Amino acid sequence: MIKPRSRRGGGRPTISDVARKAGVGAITVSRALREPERVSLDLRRQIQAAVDELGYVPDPNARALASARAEVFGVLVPSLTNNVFAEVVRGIYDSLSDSPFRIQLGNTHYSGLEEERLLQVFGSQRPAALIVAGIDQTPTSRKLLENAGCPVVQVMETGPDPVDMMVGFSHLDGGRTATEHLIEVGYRRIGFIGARMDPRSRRRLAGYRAAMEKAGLFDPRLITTTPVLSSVSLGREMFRDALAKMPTLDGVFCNNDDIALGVLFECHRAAIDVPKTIGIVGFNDLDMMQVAFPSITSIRTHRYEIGRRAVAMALAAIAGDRPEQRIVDLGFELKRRESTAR
Amino acid sequence: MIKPRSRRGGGRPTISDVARKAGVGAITVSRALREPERVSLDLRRQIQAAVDELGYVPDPNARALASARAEVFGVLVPSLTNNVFAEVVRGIYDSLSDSPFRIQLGNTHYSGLEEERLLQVFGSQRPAALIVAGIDQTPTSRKLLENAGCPVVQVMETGPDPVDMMVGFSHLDGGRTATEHLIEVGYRRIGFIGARMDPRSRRRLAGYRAAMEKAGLFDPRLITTTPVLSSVSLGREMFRDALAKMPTLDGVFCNNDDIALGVLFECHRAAIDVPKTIGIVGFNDLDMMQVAFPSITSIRTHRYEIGRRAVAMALAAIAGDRPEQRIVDLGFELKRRESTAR
DNA sequence: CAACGTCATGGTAGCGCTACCATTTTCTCT
DNA sequence: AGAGAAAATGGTAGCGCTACCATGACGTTG
Repeated sequence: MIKPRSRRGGGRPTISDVARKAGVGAITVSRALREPERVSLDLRRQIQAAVDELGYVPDPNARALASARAEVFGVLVPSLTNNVFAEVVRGIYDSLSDSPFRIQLGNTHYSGLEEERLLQVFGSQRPAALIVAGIDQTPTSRKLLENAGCPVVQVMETGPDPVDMMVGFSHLDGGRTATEHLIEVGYRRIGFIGARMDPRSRRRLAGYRAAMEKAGLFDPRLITTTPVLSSVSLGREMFRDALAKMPTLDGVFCNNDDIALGVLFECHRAAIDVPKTIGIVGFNDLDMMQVAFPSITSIRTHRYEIGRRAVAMALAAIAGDRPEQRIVDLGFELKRRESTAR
Repeated sequence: MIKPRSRRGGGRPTISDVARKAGVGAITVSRALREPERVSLDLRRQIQAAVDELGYVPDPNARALASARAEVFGVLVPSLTNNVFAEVVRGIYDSLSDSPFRIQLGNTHYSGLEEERLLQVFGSQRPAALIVAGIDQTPTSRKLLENAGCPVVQVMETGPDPVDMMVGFSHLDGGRTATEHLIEVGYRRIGFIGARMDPRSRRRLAGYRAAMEKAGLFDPRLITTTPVLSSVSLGREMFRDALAKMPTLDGVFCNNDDIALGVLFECHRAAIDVPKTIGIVGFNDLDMMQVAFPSITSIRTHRYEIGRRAVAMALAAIAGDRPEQRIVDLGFELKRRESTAR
């Protein structure tokens, strides 16, 4: 059973309890905890003993109020179930697990309005840093970020005009590379299948289009998109639609790996030979791509590393030495596999 | 003398700025924001106008300090990339998005020690509620939860002895049901393949074992497990191991869907007929299970609903009416598909 | 050796908000 | 109409911590 805590105070030890026990001033305890090198070894030991004995844990709320700065990283992503962002978030968590910083994670559901609301909420906490996915913030969001008074890192993409810092890669180049690969190995009627057409997906599509046009292969009827959230089953359906619309299709570049997997399964089901009849390229290179049969060609992106790098840059900025390179392009890698091995 | 705008405060409007502008006392503003029904409509309107004009956003840190209670839900999960927890977390986020509560998400990495550390950190914030995955907390963690002074919901599993409240289902029954299904449709040499053998996986294994023993089919050599984190590629490898160890295998119950997918792909690759030669059952029923070819039989679990229910119960407890039913079993569902359609 | 830094420590005054009363106003009753 | 209850509002005093300065004890310098 949970026992209710007394209205105020709550009975847990405070910094002055520790100070009293250690026979020092409260401020010295505060310093011993935050900047130990400024307190003599003797006192430090005494204080540590008192802390241990009382089981003292600093109150982050009081700390934040007094110092006008919370030890919190605000992180905004458009989806929590999308593997891609989950990896970025994991990189962020792993990088911060040994630091005093907590993480405040927000889910924008791909909505600019929700992003604004969350930035407002997060900003009110005076976070130590903000990490946001994407570079297409609304003007309001952008202003909120600029006025946040803390380091800001935009992740997943690179672009010309960072609010502060950026870590990511070019989705346009990714889309182009994927498409060029299909063209290079001999596919001609190459479709684009994309779900949840967020700005990143649109840039991949732009890369696809550029490659197709350059090769003189572009045909708008080859493009199948939907704003619906991506999933494997959706990939299957969209591929059927695409094929119905354009029966001569001989390859597809998929928005992401979920879609690609759906396409592969549908090919199995319809006894369409991959890669002979249809070539498939995915995007992100999830673990299962190399295990699938046939294994699926994909653009490997460095999600985990993006998370880590974003934190590293933010921490550097907090520590006062803002990285020289404010835009970090981590690139991507084309993984050629059986699904395009013609 | 006139107080200059302090640099500590950062210059954003405070509750007394609003109070002054609206011509009321600070406490009335506070009330108008938190319990509007206790303030007359007139003042409410005046205050709202002042809030809007100044762009006032309450400082959650000051609020938490003064009220000894932060508007934060602490959420502890063992993994951020595992789809299963991602769904639970999504349910939690969606349920709280319209409430004033923020979410503090912690990743324990399946480590009891890390869980203790995070509970300590979270507890220091005086959260409004705690939601933790699993029922196998260490004694220390359990004590921390009991003394948290807030509602606690254990999710994903049900068990006999809740700290406070519970929402989940029986993994043992799930494992048993999956195995009984394989037996019922005629498989006999049914293997168990399990990665990352956490307590929930172990209970699924226990269910498998119970079913196998009851049918007189149990053989310890049919079991293949590893503590390594689950993935599709690992599923493939483990299936190869299992098959090498036990070539007469005619079915597998997989720890989870990732493993099952790996098994399916390996069957394709090795030209093993599914379901004729080998039957496959997964666990969790991810979207892709029904799309796979052949579609994969799985135990559907209600992850999103678990998250929603946990929040609903916690909110009820916060509001004062603690649910009568402290243990909620959301059950599971066997989805029969082609992979076991003998 | 006076003058001046530097280091280690402590006191004071809030940070922005709300709990806890006190006070005033309005609404019931008899 | 007057007493008492209830509703509406406000004042005060912190919540637990840290920024800012003050203090005293040392060293260092010319």
